[in-house]
Amino acid sequence: MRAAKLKQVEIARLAGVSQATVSRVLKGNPQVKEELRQRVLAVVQELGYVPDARAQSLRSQRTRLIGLVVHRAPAALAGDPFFSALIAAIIEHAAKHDYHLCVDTARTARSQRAIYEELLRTRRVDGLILVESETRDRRIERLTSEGFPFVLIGRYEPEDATYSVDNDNIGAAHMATDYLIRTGRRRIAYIGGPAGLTVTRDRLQGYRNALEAHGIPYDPHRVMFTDFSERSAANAMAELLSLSPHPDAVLALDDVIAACAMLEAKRRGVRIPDDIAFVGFNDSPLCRYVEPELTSVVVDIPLLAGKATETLIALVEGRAPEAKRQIVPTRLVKRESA
Amino acid sequence: MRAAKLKQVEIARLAGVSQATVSRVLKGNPQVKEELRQRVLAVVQELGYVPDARAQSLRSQRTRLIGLVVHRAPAALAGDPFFSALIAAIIEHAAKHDYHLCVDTARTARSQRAIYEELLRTRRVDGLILVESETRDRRIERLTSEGFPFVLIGRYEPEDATYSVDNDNIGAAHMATDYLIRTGRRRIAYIGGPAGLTVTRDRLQGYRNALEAHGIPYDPHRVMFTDFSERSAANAMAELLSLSPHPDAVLALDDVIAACAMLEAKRRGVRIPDDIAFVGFNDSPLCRYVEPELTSVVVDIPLLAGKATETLIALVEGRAPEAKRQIVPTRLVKRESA
DNA sequence: ATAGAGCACGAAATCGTATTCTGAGGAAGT
DNA sequence: ACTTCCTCAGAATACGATTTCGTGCTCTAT
Repeated sequence: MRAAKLKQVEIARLAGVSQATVSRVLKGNPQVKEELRQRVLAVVQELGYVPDARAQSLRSQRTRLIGLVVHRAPAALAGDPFFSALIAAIIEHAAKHDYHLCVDTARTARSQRAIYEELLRTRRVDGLILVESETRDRRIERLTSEGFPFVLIGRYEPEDATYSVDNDNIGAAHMATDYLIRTGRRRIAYIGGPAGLTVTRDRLQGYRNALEAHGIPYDPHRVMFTDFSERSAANAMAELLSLSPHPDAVLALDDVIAACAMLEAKRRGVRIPDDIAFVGFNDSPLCRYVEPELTSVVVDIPLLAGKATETLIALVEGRAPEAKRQIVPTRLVKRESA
Repeated sequence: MRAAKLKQVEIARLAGVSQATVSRVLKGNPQVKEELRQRVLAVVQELGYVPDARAQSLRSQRTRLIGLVVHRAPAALAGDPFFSALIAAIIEHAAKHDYHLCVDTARTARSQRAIYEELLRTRRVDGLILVESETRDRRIERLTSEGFPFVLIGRYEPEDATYSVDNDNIGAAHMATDYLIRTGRRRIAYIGGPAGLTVTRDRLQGYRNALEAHGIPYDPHRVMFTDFSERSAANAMAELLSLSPHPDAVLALDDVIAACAMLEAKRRGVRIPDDIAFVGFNDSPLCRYVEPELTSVVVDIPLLAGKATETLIALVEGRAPEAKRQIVPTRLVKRESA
């Protein structure tokens, strides 16, 4: 059945040295004479020995595993290009430091706690990357108080002493809204995700700031929230179109929501961008597949993921991260929808 | 700093029992009197003790981690709805058995080997789910010969004694091609992924079978391969359109490729579905965002992922899986593009 | 020649849990 | 009353690597 597992002590016996020496050679400890080193390496090569990660984890108190917890139901995750991009980029960066990625989803509040316990308290992972946190998330205090290494993506509270990597959501939404205003739109709507998410709030704030800067009154009827499902995005759009006059532009929290909203608008015979303009977020490949092509705010996901990963690994390894809060620049890619 | 780590031996001391008893209580070993059990549980509750997964892994020789290795460059993964759906579904199923998911990408052949060594030989994961394997993949023999638990998605070789979960790619492609033929298409093209992938080959086979069944000659000029990049899909489409007469239908390996090809076709002024029909695979949300909406073969990804996960965990835990080869049914969702 | 320093290595402790081994105590059977 | 059996829990060990400690040995300086 399963091949007999090779242990250091066997390598040691075959090389005629002690197990400690084998370990030293493999760890690159310079306190080993060249001759012995060669002898050990020869046996290691010959037998294809690889150290057992489980034993290393216990001994070193490090699993070399970082966790990513996504607060979404699998269904809401399924078609989302943001997460595949994020996951791919994190894996890539983690691999450079010889870390692996453990991904978990947590749909309910209860399972969030469970996953948090499971991953963290059990020391199953060395650190955590959290995305889409809610504005008041008690877990964050707890992570902090336990001194557990973690990095937030897309959430920032001035009072926290946490590390975070951010899009400047407020600024980006401001910029996008400003663009809509300067292209003549006045009745601009906003479709966010769940109301509790920091991203939803921050982009709403940026949207409001832009309106205010142009002296356009803020109308709460033009603000909608979704649960990231297609249906809720379509419903939000339907509701916006039932206003009279209906909005002449929509700023959506992400490209998927924008695409669903556009679909609903087209279904109801509204012309895009003539009657209504759309702007999304993330500049996912999706933007070029929809018709008209979707104008979107580019969020540099690889960069975002890279900074988050580097910061987390620095924390795990006790080095000083680059900065407490890092901002990734954004820019608007103009296409046909706005 | 980091909260002092609680050990079983401390719980034992506080409860006035031995460490072994604490372990027994936590493992649900019935050989413990109710009184002691309660006393131990009280202390565990009180202090919020959670066992250390690293020590458990070493002792039990199980990490409760399953690996998913994706053979794609991060860029090609970034926007792909198939993988986010797959990952989400695997996580969901694994969680039911108290397993977690470790995801890795492997772009080059060299890094594939490296990841394979890293995850498997080090016993970092208990088992592996492999997707998009190449038809002749030497790693598979090696996994088999080492007796390591693994499950293949979308690859099946009659001679292997491996476990696999499959879409019946040949049948599905046959069905989709048949549909195109019966709606009057005769010059049907096929755009696959990399030529070495089993999925690419199997669907090509199904496509050829359908042509043959209808007595339509097979024309290799109408068969294209891509590397999953948008550019290569667009190039493939451009090349197909340069044929004269150009194809009147395209069967694409997945929805993303189909969407890119449609985009290129529209860019060149070809009307869909009048001049050319399109069929994709996966029925991703994307299908409804493109215009015209994309006809696609539904692959039940949650079911696929569920069967793969259950099979793998059964193998890991030494139970007999349901079957060596499991087939997930597919069906065609007709929309506007064909 | 000898003390002191430094090097290279082996022996042994350690990481935290699961399990086997062992023994104390009690119940049951003759 | 004595053996036998069973139950329960503590002691000891194993999992496989890393690291501390200690010890010969070599090398240098006096």
